[in-house]
Amino acid sequence: MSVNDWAPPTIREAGIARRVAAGQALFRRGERVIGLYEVIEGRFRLTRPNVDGSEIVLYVAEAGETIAEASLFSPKYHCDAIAVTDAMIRMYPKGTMFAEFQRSPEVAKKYMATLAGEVMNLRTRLEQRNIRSARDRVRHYLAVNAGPDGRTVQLRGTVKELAAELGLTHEAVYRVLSELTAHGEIERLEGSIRLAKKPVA
Amino acid sequence: MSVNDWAPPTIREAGIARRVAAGQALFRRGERVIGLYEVIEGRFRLTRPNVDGSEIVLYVAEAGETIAEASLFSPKYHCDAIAVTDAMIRMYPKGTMFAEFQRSPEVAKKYMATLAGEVMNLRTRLEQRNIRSARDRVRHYLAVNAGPDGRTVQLRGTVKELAAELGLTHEAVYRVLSELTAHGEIERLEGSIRLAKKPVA
DNA sequence: CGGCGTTTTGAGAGAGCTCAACATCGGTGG
DNA sequence: CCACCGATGTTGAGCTCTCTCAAAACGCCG
Repeated sequence: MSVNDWAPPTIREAGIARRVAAGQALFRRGERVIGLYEVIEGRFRLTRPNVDGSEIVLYVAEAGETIAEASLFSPKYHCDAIAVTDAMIRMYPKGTMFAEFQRSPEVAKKYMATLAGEVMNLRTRLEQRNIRSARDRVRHYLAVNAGPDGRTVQLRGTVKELAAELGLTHEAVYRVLSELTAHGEIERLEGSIRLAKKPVA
Repeated sequence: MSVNDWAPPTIREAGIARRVAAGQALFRRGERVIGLYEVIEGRFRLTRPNVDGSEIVLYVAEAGETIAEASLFSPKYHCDAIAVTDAMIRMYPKGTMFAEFQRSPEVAKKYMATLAGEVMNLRTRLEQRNIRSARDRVRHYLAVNAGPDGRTVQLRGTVKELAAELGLTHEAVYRVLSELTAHGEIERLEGSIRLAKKPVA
């Protein structure tokens, strides 16, 4: 859900970059919402205090993601955003965004489409987590993320990152990949995986 | 993400109810998008064919949910929607919706807010699935879903349904609930659960 | 009363996690 | 140029936890 997908120059240029040191808060619950944040570098955890004072982690945002979309429609933030690592963000002021939405229904529509796409994406990832078997979960991931040819999956990062996205340990993913390769179901290429055309008997 | 949360009477009244028998398709990939669907009754699975001809399940929609939000912004559906059970849906024509968004930026904004809220909700549920321990996953659910008093969680259905939402077997959830009750962490009431005020030593 | 779904507890097995060891690769600095 | 270091990649072995299968109590509704 990158800002570049929908934001016109007007909004992009209004973005204000800022560094946040590990452990520092980007914003805290109850503060007035000033805008939408895009994580450029590093990682943030969005949390709420628990009854017992402990921290409930609502979400962990990685580089490339946006946070506080929902807060845009609320006067105050409803959670804390704490930098897990040294980080850099870009903030897009709420006022500029809404002014732009008002001025151009096209931009508003694009942003809506981005949000709707993210909903779809998240639903699919959640569905994937219902699959318990590591092998089938990897298979589902590969099937869902196959490119236009229907059988080449571009790997977006390391296998460790893939494992994190799948909610599995990296060891489990390595094992499944070896197994599928040995079985002829997939072929591992440089930075991508190719699926066999036919079901393997 | 109920339609009633954001849709004005204009849109709601444009909704067209329709029954779909189990196994029947509500729409298929490649068909022209006619609108947004709300599942009133029953269950649908959204799927795509796999390379080998098998079915990739992208999502299973229950009563109360909407489907094809992202398709609203696309000329054609990109997946199949098949009724898992006998079902009833309401279809809100795309044209009516966009006309309304155009006419009233307020409505558009409300729908955006709904989508953004759904994104937040899904992210939190995904985060929850990263918790492997059944006990901690239930704890996280309770903490996140505590009401305004911070310690009463209204259960929306049966414990079995809760288990499904948590991605655990109902047995596991029952066991965790007994355990937490025995340990004094929670108290089970009629249709709700109350959390202990203090951390249990 | 009888049937059905939920709730509850028990026992066992399997699958993934944990811990561990080692290979590999790229970058860094002496 | 090479030694060193850290991160990724890879494979092995054991253990824990949840799933699976089973059985029974309970409540609700026809």
